[in-house]
Amino acid sequence: MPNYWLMKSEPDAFSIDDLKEKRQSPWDGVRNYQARNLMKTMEEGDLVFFYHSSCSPAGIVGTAKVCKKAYADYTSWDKNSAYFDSKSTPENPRWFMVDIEFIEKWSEILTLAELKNMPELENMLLTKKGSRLSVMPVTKSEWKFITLILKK
DNA sequence: GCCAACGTTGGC
DNA sequence: GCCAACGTTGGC
Repeated sequence: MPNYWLMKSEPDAFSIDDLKEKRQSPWDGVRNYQARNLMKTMEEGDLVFFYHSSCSPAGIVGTAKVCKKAYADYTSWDKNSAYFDSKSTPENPRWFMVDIEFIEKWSEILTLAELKNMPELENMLLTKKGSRLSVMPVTKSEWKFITLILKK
């Protein structure tokens, strides 16, 4: 049984269209311990809502799946990377990433405002005030509810 | 661009 | 280990 997740990306940096074109991509640049720890628990085949953040409107734009389990984020010791962290080395990596694979881009964005208006999702982490995690777990019932909306 | 909410850092 | 100061996220 897969687990379910939501991962945020700023579309200017990496969008669902970028993933669609590449088919697969490392999810690099996560520099938050909680998000990192969650990624370390991901398994191949886990399903992911792809979320566009810091844009208008923000919301879920499609789905992807985890195609490679967590491994060291090599951008963390690349001095030319925006994600460089002097405390991370190949011998002792501080940051990790998974690879994800494109599944589907929805015909319409499911906006954060819409999600917040659904009583069924009032307990979803994403819709909670002050929720800033860029990688978060989604429950099976939340996943089913959201994917069912799209089929209507 | 503002700012609330949260995370991280570092002095003590 | 506390907590003030600072930095970041991300919606609006």
